[in-house]
Amino acid sequence: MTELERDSDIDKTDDDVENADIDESELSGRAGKIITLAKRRGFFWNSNEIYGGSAGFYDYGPLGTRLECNLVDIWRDIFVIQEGYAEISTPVITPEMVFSASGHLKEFTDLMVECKKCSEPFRADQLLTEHHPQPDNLNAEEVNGMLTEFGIKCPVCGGALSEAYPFNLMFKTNIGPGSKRIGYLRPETAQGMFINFHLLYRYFREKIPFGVVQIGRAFRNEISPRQGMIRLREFKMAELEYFIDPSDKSHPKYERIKGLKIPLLPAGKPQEEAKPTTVAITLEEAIEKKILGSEVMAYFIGLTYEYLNSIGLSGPSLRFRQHGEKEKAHYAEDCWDAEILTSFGWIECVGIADRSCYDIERHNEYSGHTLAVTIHHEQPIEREVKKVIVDNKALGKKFKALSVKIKAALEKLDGNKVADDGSPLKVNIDGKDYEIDRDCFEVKTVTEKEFGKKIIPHVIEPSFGLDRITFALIENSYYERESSYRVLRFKPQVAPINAGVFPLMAKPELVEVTQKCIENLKNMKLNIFYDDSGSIGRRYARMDEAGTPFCVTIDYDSLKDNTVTIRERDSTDQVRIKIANLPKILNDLIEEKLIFKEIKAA
RNA sequence: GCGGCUGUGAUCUAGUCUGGUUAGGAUCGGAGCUUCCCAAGCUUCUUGCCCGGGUUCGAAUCCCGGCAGCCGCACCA
Repeated sequence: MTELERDSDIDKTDDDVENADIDESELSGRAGKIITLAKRRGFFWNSNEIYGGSAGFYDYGPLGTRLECNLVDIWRDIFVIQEGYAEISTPVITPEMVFSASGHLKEFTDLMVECKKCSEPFRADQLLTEHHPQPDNLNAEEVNGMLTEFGIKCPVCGGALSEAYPFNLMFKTNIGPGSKRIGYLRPETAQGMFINFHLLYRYFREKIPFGVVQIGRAFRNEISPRQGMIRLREFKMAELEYFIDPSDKSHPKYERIKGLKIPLLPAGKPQEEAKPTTVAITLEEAIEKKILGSEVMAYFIGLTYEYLNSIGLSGPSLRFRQHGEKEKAHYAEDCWDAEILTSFGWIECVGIADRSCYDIERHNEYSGHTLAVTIHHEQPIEREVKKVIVDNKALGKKFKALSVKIKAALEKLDGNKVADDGSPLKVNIDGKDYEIDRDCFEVKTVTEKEFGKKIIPHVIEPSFGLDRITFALIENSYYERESSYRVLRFKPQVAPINAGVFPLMAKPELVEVTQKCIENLKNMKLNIFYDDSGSIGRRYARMDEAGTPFCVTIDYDSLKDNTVTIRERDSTDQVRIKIANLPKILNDLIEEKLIFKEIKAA
């Protein structure tokens, strides 16, 4: 299959998706060419190169930065402007407690041991697989206990092993002088949104559902970053946290997207095949067939699909794959990844996870702040309840400082289960039993009015890896017209340069007219590139490599009749138009309100 | 993290085995010429032996260490 034939696959309809036969080995040669082009033209390159480079870090050059900027603009347009989610911005450096609560401190960790003799490092759980069914769930103490119990030695040299120590994928730092206040560079932007839930809930006038987004950098100290931009130690994410009532996983705008036909690859059997085939069905069907569990999941899969389409990622190189039980993150109940086929195989570009109530509940517990939603009843509910009513005075006199804890324990008891015979009650405080006499409390039937219910919201999280999307887009936009004539076929709105504008030759009279054209185009907020060096063909070629959709050329005829030629990148067709109409026509072309073939020649 | 292979201007590459002139070529890029519409041609110019140490009179070349890349295994999501 040639590159060009592969390109034609992209134009196939959704119905073809199931049968699309993509030769993955054919793709592997592309990576090198694309990395070369990216470096030469200023899209991206490995960081710190003059000092030997550093794995897992990439710089964006001028074109890459603009491209990514455009992708983010479109993301914002959908999620912030259209959907109305609120964008916030929280710090990268985050105190340790946040990650204690979120579970990252524990779960984002591998326990390692080192040989004291040959200093070979090992993953501790790997050494215990024969002695425990799930050694990765053990804590350091248990691991050390078992290493001693089974007398495990270094598998390489037989030497004694060190104590187990955690290797955490988070970058650690100190906040302020000294080393007492430990901080971490966030491994996801999500926590910044969770820990502000109470403020955001107020901002949204105490109603759910609502969505909060954050676009920013995240950090993971990957053990071995590979595959260029796919696995980075510092990367950018755009994340949405959509807070919902767990008893209502519908979505108000579900109707709008339910008809979208989307290539899905559910967990389990379908993925175990050598060449897994996706099922292209509508979201509505997917819900009926229980492939998707809820309207919200369906909605965000749909919205993600629309976003990826709008930046130019579609067709058989796009699929949504469900995570299997074992591969889900510690916080996830269900997870679907949007995957894009590149020369590195199918790569996860967006993760859409149902994080259930996990994060908010944990922050409730660890912070002591109430992060919860009150669901108001339409009518207050009245009911008669038997309750233990404490006599504070009597209890306080008897138990002094302990009385606070005892009171709390007593009030927790179910009034119906307290015997009516006037016998004392037993409560257990910090492992000790106390007998509480009846003179300290009584059991009463009271009328309770309940105005609403406090619930912990569930969270649906679409999380976009911007670097991966940027890379996947560059790769999927790449094609060769003839041998070694390279073109990036970006959609006009995402292209880093909207148009190249050239004098046919660098003659003062032509340059003058060209500059006037450029001034008018820049006033339309278009990103214009001027070039007068080399032959005209060379300049077109430069723009094709940069993915610029249109070029405008001013020649000697322009001086006579006020017309210019406008050239389309993919067809290389040209049409002459009046200079006066140029800004409007070019702007409409870029917004795709006008198709190039429909331009009437002047 | 382990093992194998590799590292020459921005890119591709000759030279490395067998140490010895000023590291050669092409592309890209810059300046200029050319009424120049698809990488045309001509003149001219810039940028390089991954880093550090060792062996040697002398290292791109041999040795050691590091860094980076690719492949496989492992790991991670």
